[in-house]
Amino acid sequence: MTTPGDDNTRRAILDAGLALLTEHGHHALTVRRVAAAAGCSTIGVYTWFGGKDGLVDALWIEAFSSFGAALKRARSAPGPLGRLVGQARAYRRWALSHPSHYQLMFFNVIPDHKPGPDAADAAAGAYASLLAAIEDARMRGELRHDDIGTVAHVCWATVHGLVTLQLTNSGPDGVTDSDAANGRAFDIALEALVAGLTHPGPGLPADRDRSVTRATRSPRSRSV
Amino acid sequence: MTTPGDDNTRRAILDAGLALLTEHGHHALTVRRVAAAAGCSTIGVYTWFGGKDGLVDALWIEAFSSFGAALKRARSAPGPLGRLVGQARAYRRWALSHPSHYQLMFFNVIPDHKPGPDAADAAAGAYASLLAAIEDARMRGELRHDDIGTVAHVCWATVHGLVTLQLTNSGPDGVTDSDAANGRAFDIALEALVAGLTHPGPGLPADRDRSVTRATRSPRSRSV
DNA sequence: GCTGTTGCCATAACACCGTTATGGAAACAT
DNA sequence: ATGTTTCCATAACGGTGTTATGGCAACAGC
Repeated sequence: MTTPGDDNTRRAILDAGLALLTEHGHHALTVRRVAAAAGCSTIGVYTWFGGKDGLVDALWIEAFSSFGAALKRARSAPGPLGRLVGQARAYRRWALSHPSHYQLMFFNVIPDHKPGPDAADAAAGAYASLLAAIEDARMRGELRHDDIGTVAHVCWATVHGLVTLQLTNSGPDGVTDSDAANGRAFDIALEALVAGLTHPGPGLPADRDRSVTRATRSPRSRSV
Repeated sequence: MTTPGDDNTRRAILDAGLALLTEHGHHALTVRRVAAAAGCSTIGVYTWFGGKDGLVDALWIEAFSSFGAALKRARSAPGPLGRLVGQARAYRRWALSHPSHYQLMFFNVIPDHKPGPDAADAAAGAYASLLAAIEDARMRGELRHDDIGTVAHVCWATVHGLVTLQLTNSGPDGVTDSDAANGRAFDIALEALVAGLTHPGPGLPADRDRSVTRATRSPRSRSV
């Protein structure tokens, strides 16, 4: 039941999983296929990773560490919120060149998969880059808001939304299906975000009806 | 192989699917469970919907028509881009109260599911509401950009990103897991978006390295 | 040298999934 | 009465994640 000293089989399984994920997407990531590609029986996935979830966790960690490194490598763009803009572009570039990894990390694509502590650490590391860029902007007085956690949430959501629409090809035909259209939208969104976070706008009236009645249980709850 | 005049069985299957989806999420939506809940055998799903995909399509259409109706019902907020702000809030409210539907519509949660023509029409209807709100703002001269298609893309991506982060509970612990934090981020993002779309900001330098090298095939391609 | 323990893994099975071939039963037209 | 059409249950097929069984090799203690 343990995962003793490293072994070639473990590495072969991990590599096979990585190859299947990047080349054929997450629904090609089956225990039987991984085992066959790694040259062992399905039991290998269980001895070395405890099951499919453990393998997904390992892929998750590799993905987040590549992602986090790409963010840390990002060069600052000139201008206000320059570090933030540079990271946003690096974020998008990484996501579009690793679509299957991105889905694995953010789309809850493996039912009931919860990342373990190590995986959560890797994710927190990537998020720390974003927070540092925003703290940098706040110290320079470029930011209208003091709550850098919320600002980070906003920035992340904006970039994530644009990337997600492109990767899932959502929406009516012709809206999000061309690289050029997605690129234009990304530039305008990023520009609007920087403008909105640095310069005061007209402000917004309060929402008169904030109540959100959750009619259903969370879909992530265990199924019967 | 046809879907003849309406029948009680068809309605029972659709209702059972709807109940399973809203109460237990998309991975409880199995043909066997739906059939059992509807009081027939699995074959009923095939005679009336042609298979699981057909049933998902029917649920998809119902979801989009409820979603589109909610957007059309949205009241304008006062101020610039008032219709847009009202729709953004209605969008979020609907998504948070129909999380499983939202996942079904936008998260590609059923492998290889492609919405049929009717479903695409329903989605286009919802998108038309957004376009109308933006055209309205453009006619009033509230918009800095003329390309309302791209502006719609930007607005949609922003709201979709915020909603998606909340629904998937992505990110390191404590970032997107509280309703309050998500609400604050939504307000700030919306305000920044309105400010950025209506008032000129500092502008953005061009990205020096736009090339996005897609290292992998699309994950939506059929798996072996 | 023999024996016991431990680690690794293949075979085969289990329950579940979407799908379909077979065939039966009822309703209707001729 | 006969033939056709429509609807559906049973049982099966190949796929999925998972596990019980058991074998085989390496190492430890004596």
